[in-house]
Amino acid sequence: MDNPTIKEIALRAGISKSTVSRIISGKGYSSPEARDKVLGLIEELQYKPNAVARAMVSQRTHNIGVLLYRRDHPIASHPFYGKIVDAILLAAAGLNYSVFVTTDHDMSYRSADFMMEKRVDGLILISRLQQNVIEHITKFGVPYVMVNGSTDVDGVIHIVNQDEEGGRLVAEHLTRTGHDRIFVIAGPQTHRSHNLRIKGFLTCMEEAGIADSEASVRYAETSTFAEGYEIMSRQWAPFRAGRYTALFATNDMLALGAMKFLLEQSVRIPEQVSAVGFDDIDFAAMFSPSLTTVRVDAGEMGRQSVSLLDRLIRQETNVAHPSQLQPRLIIRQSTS
Amino acid sequence: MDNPTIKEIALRAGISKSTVSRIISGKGYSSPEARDKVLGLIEELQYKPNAVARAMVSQRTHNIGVLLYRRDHPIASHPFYGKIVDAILLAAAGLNYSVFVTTDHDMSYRSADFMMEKRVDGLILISRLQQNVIEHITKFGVPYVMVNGSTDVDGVIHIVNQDEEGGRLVAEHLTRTGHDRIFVIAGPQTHRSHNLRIKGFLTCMEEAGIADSEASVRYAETSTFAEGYEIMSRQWAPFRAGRYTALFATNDMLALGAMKFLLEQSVRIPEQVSAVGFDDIDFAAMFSPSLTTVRVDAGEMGRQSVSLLDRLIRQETNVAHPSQLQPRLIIRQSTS
DNA sequence: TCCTGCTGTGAGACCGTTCCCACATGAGAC
DNA sequence: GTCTCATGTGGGAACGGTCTCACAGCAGGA
Repeated sequence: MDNPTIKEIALRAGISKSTVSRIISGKGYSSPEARDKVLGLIEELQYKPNAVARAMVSQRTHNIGVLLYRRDHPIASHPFYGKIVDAILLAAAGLNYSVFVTTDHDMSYRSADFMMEKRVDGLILISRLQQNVIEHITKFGVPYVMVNGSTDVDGVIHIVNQDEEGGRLVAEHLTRTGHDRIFVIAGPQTHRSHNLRIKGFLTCMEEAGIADSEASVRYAETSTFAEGYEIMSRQWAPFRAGRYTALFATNDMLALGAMKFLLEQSVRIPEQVSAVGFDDIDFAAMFSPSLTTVRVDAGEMGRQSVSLLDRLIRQETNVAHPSQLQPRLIIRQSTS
Repeated sequence: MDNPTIKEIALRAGISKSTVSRIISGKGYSSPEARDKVLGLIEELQYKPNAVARAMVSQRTHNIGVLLYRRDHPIASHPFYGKIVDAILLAAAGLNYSVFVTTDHDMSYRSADFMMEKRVDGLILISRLQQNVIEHITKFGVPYVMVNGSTDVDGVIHIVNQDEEGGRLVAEHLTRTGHDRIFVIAGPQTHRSHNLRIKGFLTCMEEAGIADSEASVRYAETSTFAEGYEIMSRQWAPFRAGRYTALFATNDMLALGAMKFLLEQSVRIPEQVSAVGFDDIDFAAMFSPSLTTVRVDAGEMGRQSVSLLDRLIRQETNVAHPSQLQPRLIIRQSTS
């Protein structure tokens, strides 16, 4: 019933475990006869190398950990971060890594320590992260990369989108289609991406000579659908009065929440109000009307993070910092 | 730079590693002086027990694997399965398990073998799974539970929703609100849940004396948004002619896809057509109009799967098979 | 003939824990 | 004064692999 070991195979084949090990790993000399016998036994006994034992001696687990910090709500199922996780899973499997996924609400050391004990080869940190948690991780010398984070620790490999550029794309698109009275919902400014998206947008607006837009920015506490809905409902009066012809939110969830409120008030989108989001989560295309947005390549983020982490783990010397990802405007039904 | 070991601590404290081990594990005798010294060193050196070494001797890794098979598309970000995964992550952390997440498109042994090598303590299998993969896993004697699967292997612990009952709830709701010409989109019938949902629905309709509904069922190849949209577009002629007053799809994604097409044809929902889905994914409530649906408690599925697997791992003898989860009708804007 | 080098093999240390067992000390019971 | 028993400690095997090293046989060149 017990899983067969290398010793068991050696015993049955009448040779030493050294030879069996050599045959399995494929390095070193071995005779064809020994090889045949061992390979046959492996098949027969359904031998699987014990990764734990292997990790013990090689000091490499071939595991990586994904740490996802979210104060608000669950996370693997998050429409944007979930896609990153998916891409990580796929890319990691391709490089023969197994992936521990951890989500943490408390933003504590606990999950990090968990990973340290498991001796993961490396860590991928997603989203906002407390400064001290990063320092804590650094102390243990485990290689890590950050994805879409907010910290500016020097020398950290950090995969991000060109969010400022994305903000500009939105401003250009809206001004080009004749909008100058734009209502803006800005997600938490402590988060790098929300901050830069607004910055890029406002800068571009200013350059276009539409300066009073600053006054129309509402700052959200969270970046959720509910918050978007709520903010829009409180802002309904000026909207009804025709004060604004367009809406921009710094992520799709906020935008969709706001749109839902408008649709419930029988506002026609895009005829009366245009709407633009950011991220291009799956729902953006599914919503009715589908949402014009800026695509952030979550898949590429995931793939790059794994590939860079792998090179860090393998101690490659010249691991270049990745260039920021190029955002792309996706025009759909919600703007005209 | 290297991580300190128990040996290192023993050396510095001037005692044997046996004593250190005893102090750390808290079992066996130890003097207060030794304890103080060791605890101090643990703090000072930031000692973390090496889980790999511990797993080696204890034959327990405190890891569980989540295997997610999906032919179509990525999965952690799937609006329904992602929620299950989230709940698993949370529940597992509470019981001090780390979680390997694997998604597999090929439906091969590969991912399963991956887990066998890592010597996970147990496995959670989600969604459809090839019969032979299950047999493969069984051979290795690793405890596992299935969540929302389709296989009827005897004795397997299988956590599912009362899908047939859910189908009845939909039929009751629609007939009660005066609908008898209902168009039905049925997801892949190889999947247990889609099959039972339809069965419950049709049985209930028949009991209500509305027999011809069989003719209005369209079977989908996949259960995606795109498929729902596509099927509805091909069915547009009878709809426009007023042939149907309601729509039921066996999951939310299909329903939303179909709804989007209808909305694009300026069909008013629910005034002209009512729509009902199944699952209650987050997006169902966000869509405009929000979707009436049957809630499947994904969180509870995740929690139960971890709790049951834990008991299996700990070799508890009386692990009762779980009772099927109770579905709940959630009435929203899409029905009247 | 001796030396060198290639092929094939096995013994045993090692990775960082846990745990069993042996042993030492001192107190209390007889 | 010996015999328990509770308390505290250390030595060393074991977990399942990898890897270094020693060594044996045999070929070919000097």
